[in-house]
Amino acid sequence: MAISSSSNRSGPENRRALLAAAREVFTTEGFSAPLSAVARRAGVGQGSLYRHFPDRTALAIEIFDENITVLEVFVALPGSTLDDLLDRVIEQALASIALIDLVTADRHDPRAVHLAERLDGIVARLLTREQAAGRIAEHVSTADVILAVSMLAGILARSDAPDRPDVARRAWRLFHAAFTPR
Amino acid sequence: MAISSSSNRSGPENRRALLAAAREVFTTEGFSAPLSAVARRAGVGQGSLYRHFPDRTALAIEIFDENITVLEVFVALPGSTLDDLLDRVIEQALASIALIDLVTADRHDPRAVHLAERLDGIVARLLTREQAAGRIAEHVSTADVILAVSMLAGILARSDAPDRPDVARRAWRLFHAAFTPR
Amino acid sequence: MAISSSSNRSGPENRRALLAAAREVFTTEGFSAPLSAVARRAGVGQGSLYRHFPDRTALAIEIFDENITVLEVFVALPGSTLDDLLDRVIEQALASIALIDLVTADRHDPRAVHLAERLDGIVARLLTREQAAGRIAEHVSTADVILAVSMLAGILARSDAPDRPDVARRAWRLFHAAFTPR
Amino acid sequence: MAISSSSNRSGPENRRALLAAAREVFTTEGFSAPLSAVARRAGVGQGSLYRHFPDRTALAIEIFDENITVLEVFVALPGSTLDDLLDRVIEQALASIALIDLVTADRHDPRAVHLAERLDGIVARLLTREQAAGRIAEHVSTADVILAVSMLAGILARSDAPDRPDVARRAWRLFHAAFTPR
DNA sequence: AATGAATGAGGCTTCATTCAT
DNA sequence: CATGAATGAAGCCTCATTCAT
Repeated sequence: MAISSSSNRSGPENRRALLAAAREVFTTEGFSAPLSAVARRAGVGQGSLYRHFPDRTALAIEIFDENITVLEVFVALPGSTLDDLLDRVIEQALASIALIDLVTADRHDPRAVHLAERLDGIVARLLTREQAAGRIAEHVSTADVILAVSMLAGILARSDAPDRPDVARRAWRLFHAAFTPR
Repeated sequence: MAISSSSNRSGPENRRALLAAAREVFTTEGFSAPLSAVARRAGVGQGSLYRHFPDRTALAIEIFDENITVLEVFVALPGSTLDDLLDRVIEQALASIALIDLVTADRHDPRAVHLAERLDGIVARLLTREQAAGRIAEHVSTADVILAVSMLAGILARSDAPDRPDVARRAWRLFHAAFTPR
Repeated sequence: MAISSSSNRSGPENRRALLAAAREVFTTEGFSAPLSAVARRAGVGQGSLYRHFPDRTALAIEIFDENITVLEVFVALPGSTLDDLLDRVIEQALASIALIDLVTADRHDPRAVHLAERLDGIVARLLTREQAAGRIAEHVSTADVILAVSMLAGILARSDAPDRPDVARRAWRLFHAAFTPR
Repeated sequence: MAISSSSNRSGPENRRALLAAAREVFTTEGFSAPLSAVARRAGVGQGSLYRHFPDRTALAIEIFDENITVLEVFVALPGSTLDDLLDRVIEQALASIALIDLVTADRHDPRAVHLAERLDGIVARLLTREQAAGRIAEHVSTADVILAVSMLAGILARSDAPDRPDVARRAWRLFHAAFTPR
């Protein structure tokens, strides 16, 4: 939370500091916040930022990569459900709101495509499991769920912090109603 | 001696030209396009733009105001339904995607609040009518519908143009499933 | 010579001030001097510089254009000779040394090509006249003279100011010996 | 445990690698290429580059020193002529054009002065020999020849690669005409 | 000594905004 | 009132140079 004190961190340390700073800055000021603010917050020179992340997208991708990894770990657990996934998305959206901007802004970057595919995999696995258990209607497709997740993340991204829990709960109920078998 | 070059339109004329130009520019180049582009497209000096619209938000509000008015006119028709509303939102989103950015960016501007209230009114009226007819489940609230509309507009705003019809259809089906009485 | 005092010049005035400043700055500090120095010297904001000259080349072309125009006026006089041309080139090279860098750096810019053609025309006219008078050997071609002019301008550009008159005289004698009929 | 990665060359080895890399980089990308590119190409750390060559000029001087040495070896041969010298200059200029930039840019560095003196010696020796044989006019001075060599190198440096042979030939003929006794 | 990351000054460019005409 | 040029503050990015390991 505190701005890292200035000098003499090592390479990997700086990298981590930059990622953390980017999460915070993007969360606080949006994805189009100046990169210099990220560097400043990380307590690192502008040059170092550019060494580690040659452009804004590189930073974005890396952050989202970490998020996806968390989801993958989670979906590997046998008991995890779509509800859990939505919970995680909500958590992540709260933690680093601007990531959705980021991934949608760079939708065509090849590096982003890879992340999208990983997300697909996660959803597909969960969905199969849920449908087998009869908890999700058969007609629901992976694309439907991805769409729901995207919409949820998007709306959270543009809600005010105090409203988010309420928004999340309400949206969650809505999707639930849409996906549950009749 | 009067040269009839492009200039010398009157006040209200310039105002209209600027609004039309802003719609086009924001649609084409996104909501963060330079205001100079708007003035250029309107064939109007920068100064005039600032006289009519002191900041970017003023322009945004005005545009969205026009959109809301269209919706109000429409909802005044006796036979109009929520489905129709979604259709209109989809249409508008397709026509000028960047407006969603705009309204979400300026969420707190007092001028925007007023627009939000008008939207609330529209939805409330429709919802009452639909629930009376038994087409929408009783437990659905105005806030739920507003949320759906927001999510729909948001997701369309960040989809690629060619994907939008498909995305819209899929989302529409999802909300339908969520709102229909069992 | 003095740095223009700051505010409130009109469009064409600023344009002229920028060109003059560019001549001086390029002469003093070379063609790769910061453009901000040109703006500062002209007493003009950076933005204005960019409005008038969207890139370094635009500035360069304009300056060289003025130079070529001087040569064209001069060659139109009936009595003008190749010697006179060399004199003018020396004068110009002394006055704004870095222009050679500039034109050679942007050799392929279409805007520069046009200038090169005008220079060709000037030399061709002079050469014809001189050969008719028997003052230049028949085997000398336009390309030879252009080459000589280029080499002369180039060497002057990279000589120290105090050495230039001597260098110019020496080079001039050399080309004379090469071009005179035996 | 010693990893035999690319690193760990000895001092003199690094020095040679850096010189070779500098030649290549300056030739390919011009004399103002980033020094980091030189270090990278040499497979050497930035720090090592700075240890061996404290600034860009040091690198330049060293490279040109090697070139001059080649010329000295060559002029020591009894049969070598001014024509041969021009040939060599052309060769060198073709091989590493940017060196001319370099030497003219640092004209005043005391280290460069020394090189200039060596070049003087080379030319003087050749000139004496040629004039004794009656192949060069008596009135031609060392300074004249140096001037010619400089102009030749300069013009080659700023010609496009495909044009260079032609430019060289034409310039060569020009100087020949100027220097040959009548 | 060699390495390669860190630094930070400085150049380039783009707008939002102002203001003389 | 309209115009459009002028302004200057930022943001972006690139190195030359330093320095801990």
